[in-house]
Amino acid sequence: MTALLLGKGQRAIDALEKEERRNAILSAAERLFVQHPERLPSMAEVADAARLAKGTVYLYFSSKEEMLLALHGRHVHTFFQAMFKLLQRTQPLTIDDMVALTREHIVGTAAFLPLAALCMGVMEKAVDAEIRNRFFLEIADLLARAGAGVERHFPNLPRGAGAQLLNQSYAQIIGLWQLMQPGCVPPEARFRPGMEMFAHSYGDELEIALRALWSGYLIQQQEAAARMAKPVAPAPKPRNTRRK
Amino acid sequence: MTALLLGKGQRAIDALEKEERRNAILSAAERLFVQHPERLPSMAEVADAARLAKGTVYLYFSSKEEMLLALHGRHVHTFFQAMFKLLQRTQPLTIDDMVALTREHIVGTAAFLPLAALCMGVMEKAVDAEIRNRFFLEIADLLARAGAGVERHFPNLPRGAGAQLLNQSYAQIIGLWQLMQPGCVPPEARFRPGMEMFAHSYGDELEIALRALWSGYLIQQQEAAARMAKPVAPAPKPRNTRRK
Amino acid sequence: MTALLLGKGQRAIDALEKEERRNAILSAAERLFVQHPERLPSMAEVADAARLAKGTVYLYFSSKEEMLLALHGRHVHTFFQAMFKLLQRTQPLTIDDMVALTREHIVGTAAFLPLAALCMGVMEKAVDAEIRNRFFLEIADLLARAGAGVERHFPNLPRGAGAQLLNQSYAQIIGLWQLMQPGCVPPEARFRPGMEMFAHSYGDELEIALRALWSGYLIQQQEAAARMAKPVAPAPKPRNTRRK
Amino acid sequence: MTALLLGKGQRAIDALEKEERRNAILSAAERLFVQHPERLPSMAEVADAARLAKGTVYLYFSSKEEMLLALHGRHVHTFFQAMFKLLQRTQPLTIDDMVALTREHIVGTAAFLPLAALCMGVMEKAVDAEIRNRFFLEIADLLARAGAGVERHFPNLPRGAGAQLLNQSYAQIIGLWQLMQPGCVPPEARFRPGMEMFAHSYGDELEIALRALWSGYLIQQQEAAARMAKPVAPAPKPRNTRRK
DNA sequence: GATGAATGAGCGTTCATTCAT
DNA sequence: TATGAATGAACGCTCATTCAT
Repeated sequence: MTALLLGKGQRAIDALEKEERRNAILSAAERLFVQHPERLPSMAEVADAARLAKGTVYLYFSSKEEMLLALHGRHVHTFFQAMFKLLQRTQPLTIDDMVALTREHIVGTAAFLPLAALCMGVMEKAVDAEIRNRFFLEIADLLARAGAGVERHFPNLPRGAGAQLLNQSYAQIIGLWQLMQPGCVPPEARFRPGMEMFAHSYGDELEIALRALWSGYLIQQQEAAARMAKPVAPAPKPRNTRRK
Repeated sequence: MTALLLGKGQRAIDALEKEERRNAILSAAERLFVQHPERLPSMAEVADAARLAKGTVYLYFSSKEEMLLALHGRHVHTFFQAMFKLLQRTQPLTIDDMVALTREHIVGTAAFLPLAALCMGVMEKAVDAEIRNRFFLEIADLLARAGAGVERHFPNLPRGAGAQLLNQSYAQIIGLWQLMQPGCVPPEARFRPGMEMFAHSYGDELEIALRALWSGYLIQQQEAAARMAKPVAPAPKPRNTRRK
Repeated sequence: MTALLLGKGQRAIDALEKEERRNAILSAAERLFVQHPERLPSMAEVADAARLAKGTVYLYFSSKEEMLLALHGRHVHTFFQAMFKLLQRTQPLTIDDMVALTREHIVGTAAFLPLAALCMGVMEKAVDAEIRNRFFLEIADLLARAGAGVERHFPNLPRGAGAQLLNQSYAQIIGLWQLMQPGCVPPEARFRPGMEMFAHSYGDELEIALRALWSGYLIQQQEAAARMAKPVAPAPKPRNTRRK
Repeated sequence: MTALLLGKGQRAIDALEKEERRNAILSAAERLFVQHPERLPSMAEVADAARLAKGTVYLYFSSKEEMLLALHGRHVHTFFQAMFKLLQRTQPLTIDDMVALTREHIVGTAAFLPLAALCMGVMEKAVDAEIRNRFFLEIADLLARAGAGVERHFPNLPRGAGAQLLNQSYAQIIGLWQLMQPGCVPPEARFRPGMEMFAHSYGDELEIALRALWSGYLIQQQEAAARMAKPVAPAPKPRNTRRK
């Protein structure tokens, strides 16, 4: 990324160099993880890939979990940066824009979803509470800002609904990936009779789900808004969506 | 489950007793996993918890992964049994029924979601291919049958859509759980300013998401069906759900 | 071997049936060992191969080691029976006869040498002392009788020399096999420059060695006898075999 | 060996210290193996004996088999060094010299033969092919060089015969040791009637055997050379060594 | 700051043997 | 006699982490 490439054995003195080295470690970890998404790389492998000694990695991250959390955080940041850029557009966004954003920055970032899957269950146990809190505060902040942007583009959304919708979308993205991740169902079994549902592509399936989620969510908010406007017939919780 | 409770050291002679012991081992593993959802219990711990010798566990499961896969399978089976029972009802089901079912059998089964999360990424790598295939075939079968049931209760769903919708719901269930799992955000941080979105309960948040997903999905299918009926104006991909 | 084939679950009541079953177990072990000469079969495998339960094997052999000792004993017995038959011949035996006997009954019995190799180092530790003594007494007896036979066929051999020569021959057979056993040097390496000596066949190499051993031994005995006859020039220990 | 004795916990920084530690581990393994020649020491025992942690041993040897192979290699090397020194002598060597060499460096190295016995059958299976090949190439090289030296000292030996004779000698050494190894026949049984042949000492018995093997081998080569010289009467394969 | 040798708790798995049935 | 479920000590190996250099 930077032009300053610190070689092995070279010391990172100032803050910039340190940041660079920190990022180099994360990139090494990501590279390894993309190669073998089914398992977390060992610290020795990460150090090797970063052309550093094992101990050096511990100068930048106080534990393996913290390093992985940082890597995940970098993914999330990158994604939100792209989203903020998109939200700055003047013409109104559509569901398709959100789907395209997801396709490009989440599905397209090979390590994003496998890491997210392993992260949540495994990682957070031993991470220092303060680090973890900072991580979540940051996410919450990003989510809140992005949510506000969404609310601008999709009217009828009350305050907070944008973030909620994004959260649910993210859940869909993660969850569906885990059900359909490559390697989960072996290729030769994928086309056996009865296994049709495992033969779909993740991207397509996700698109259908996100489209359903967003349109359903927006309609519900719209209806809720309508109920607010003329409280004469306060349509109760819709029991069955088949209308008429 | 059975009245025959095999005590420690008692031999499981016939098939029934063996099934019982197998289940006892799974229950022991589940108990441990509920206590520490962040990590998989070791085989030694499982054996201890089942009051058996380590070697005995290996008489029933040929590896740790296979045991965990069996436990996950038990969860899934139990859930689908409840779903089949519900689908047999004569009056049409509503989204609320599906939400309630989820609440009771997935959210209520403490080990279900943590295990599902760890399963997909960690477990299936080293499981014998035949075992894994059988597992997926079984899931596919359950899903297909349940999907067909859903299609009966929610008209306008073409063949296969029921299973797809269930799959996407399951993805939402899993994904959202991972984002909001207890312990992920420490309680004292949950109510800091900016963290509002983490203060919601998983069950409530899930309910909103599922409701949106189902209603959005059903509407889209309905519109698709409408387009089929009068193909004169083939409303293209709806670009933005805000209608009018 | 016998026509009486005891099936699984059938009981061996009289001594004959017991002997038959004992032999069936040994044969099963031998079969397995031939299939995988690099490792001793487990008791479970032996029991399976003999179509018996694990516990049953322990009715016939009080430990794994004892079973293997018995199998080795069976090999040795079979070999000596053939040797006794050969020694009964009236015309004098030659070194070639001994070589042929070895080729047929030791090299040709696939499990003989691998088992002998593993036996000596591993087996004898935990075998009951009385069993072990009986085994060695039996061997000693066979060896003494065969040695006496050899002395009849090869004059000039003093009492005891026949057994000694057989013992040394056996040592040569075992030792050479261990140096040259198949699989020891991988085939692709066998013909690299510098590895010529590993490319020979065991049978041929052994024949050369045995011929040298026997002729050298017989000559030395002859010379010793000559010295006895005319003690005038008591040729001392021959220092270098290059005569003149 | 070196004067630098690394204490427990001290770090082996440079190549020399590492070599020293590697040797210390091998020596620890050897010590244990001499104490219990009937079984291979466990890695935990070796580490303890070397006053190191288990993991440290794996820094120097990538598996148990590789470690044992290295120990055996050390034995072999030491032996060949002694042999090379002996072969440099100007006055011609005798069979006695070879016997004495064997006595001192093979019989006298308590772990040599038990390890050689276990090595061949057990160890080499799982060793990385490249490591194994290198091992055998080294042995082949040593053997070829030593064989050439033997040919210089014992004329009439054609090229390659020296290595062959050494190989056969080594086989006798190993094989006889396995038949007579201490502990094999319990002392109280050794002098029972009929067990005379087990009462001899290994060293003495080996001396007789080697003397026979070498003299027989040398005579055969001499005769072969003679046949080459005057091919008129091509004395066929000597059928029975009793001449006249 | 950087290194990498050393650590050691921990893990999954095997298998000879026992003994209730 | 025969069975095979149960046992549990033993084993080889991994890897996150520490700390002397």
